[in-house]
Amino acid sequence: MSLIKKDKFSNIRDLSIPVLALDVVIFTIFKWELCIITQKKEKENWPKHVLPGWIMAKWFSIRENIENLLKRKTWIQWVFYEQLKTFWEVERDPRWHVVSIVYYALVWTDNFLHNVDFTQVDIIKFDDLDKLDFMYDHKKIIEYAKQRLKWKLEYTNVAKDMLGEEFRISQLQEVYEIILWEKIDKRNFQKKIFKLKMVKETWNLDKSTNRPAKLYKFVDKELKIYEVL
Amino acid sequence: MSLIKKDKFSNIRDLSIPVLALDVVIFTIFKWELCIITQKKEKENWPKHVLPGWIMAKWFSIRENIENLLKRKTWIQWVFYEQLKTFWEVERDPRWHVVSIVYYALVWTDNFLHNVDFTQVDIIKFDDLDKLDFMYDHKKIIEYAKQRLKWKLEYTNVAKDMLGEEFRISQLQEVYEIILWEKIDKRNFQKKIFKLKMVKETWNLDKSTNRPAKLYKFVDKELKIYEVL
DNA sequence: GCAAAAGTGTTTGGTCTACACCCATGA
DNA sequence: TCATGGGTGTAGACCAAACACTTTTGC
Repeated sequence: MSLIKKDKFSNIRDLSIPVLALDVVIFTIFKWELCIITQKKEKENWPKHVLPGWIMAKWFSIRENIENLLKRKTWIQWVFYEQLKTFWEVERDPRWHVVSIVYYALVWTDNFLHNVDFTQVDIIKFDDLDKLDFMYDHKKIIEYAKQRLKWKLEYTNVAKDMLGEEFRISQLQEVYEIILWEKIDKRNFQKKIFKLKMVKETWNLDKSTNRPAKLYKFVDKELKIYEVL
Repeated sequence: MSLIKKDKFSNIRDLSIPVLALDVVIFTIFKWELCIITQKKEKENWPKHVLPGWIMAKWFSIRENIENLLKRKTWIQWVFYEQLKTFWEVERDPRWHVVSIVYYALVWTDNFLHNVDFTQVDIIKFDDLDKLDFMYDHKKIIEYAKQRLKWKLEYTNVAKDMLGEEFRISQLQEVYEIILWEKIDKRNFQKKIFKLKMVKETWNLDKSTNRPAKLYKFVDKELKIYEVL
């Protein structure tokens, strides 16, 4: 969207069809909070946020478009991503009719923290959304994505993409508590997760806490349906 | 997609961006079967089916685009519709890179049967899908839409759009049985629906069956979440 | 020995399932 | 009077929610 200045797209607004863009809502859990990765912008000396996005390149696959976008705008690799929705209201951008295909992505924070260039990219807390200024309808899009993320947690193993390979059950529970924004009973949570056979033991122990904890990993690497809640 | 012959789009394939199309999967229940409305095509003297669709017009809202599309291609009005997914694999159309924003729609058969021009439009049974020839990836899209429809039935009141204003509980149950493709226990179904307060009595009776049946209507006109199954 | 997080069972109430008979009407 | 679909209740199995104390380790 903001990349429209590139030469090859300079005549784009004169076309008889709308402009097609790709935007991504990237979620991660950072310091016990649900966060979103945005691009920094300035407009009239005032900080603005935008979702990472660009004008879609023709003849490139989704995978290439998204992975290039993420790599070049945020230095992030190894993410889970899934289509969220296409936003195409006429009035979303006052200048042109921009149709945005929006994806949401999940990253395990440790996978990108050391790569990110924080002069270009911001990590913002989801709870600060209302305090920040977003361009276009991006705030609405983020709220929509959060809703989808909640649903996905409730009936799939999508949490796998917000954790490392091995994790304590209590860490898995934290992911649920942070995103669903509610306290969950420890015993009932474990019973549920084990009964679903969503995770399996690794026989390794995490000794970083006081009493060492068993480490688990997900049975499936791929997204799979589980009736969690 | 097939409308590309129109003059105003004649140069569209030379653009640096993909072509943007709108397609709709229209479901209806016709003669106790789940059906889909397609456009008739012929290719090399062989009947082909296509989803109703066209190249998206710039500066028109979703509502205008969809409602005009439906009206002009299928003579259908008064439908429920919701965005399904955007399909944008490079190889979906061998000629151009076409990005299709696909919606699914539900119609109560009585609302359109007398309007339709069957020389242009076909009503096909979902169960015949594998026997028929579709252009592009439209068969895959229909299967995806069917899956979404099932989920929606299971956790919303979306069935309202496949029935008239007032209906017998057994008719509602039929909608569920046809789409979910399973037999449901009459007593358990009624208990569930009533407990959810999804429908309310109208105090009218349907005397067209042997023993007159109570008629109900939906409490909400709008789509609302209900944990039906 | 104390602080911190791990680990573990039981009871209770609610929900889901399976199942069969009588009723009101039109033909 | 019979065929058709309408209307209704219960028992048993299973699942979800609420709830608190003991264990292991590092400091």
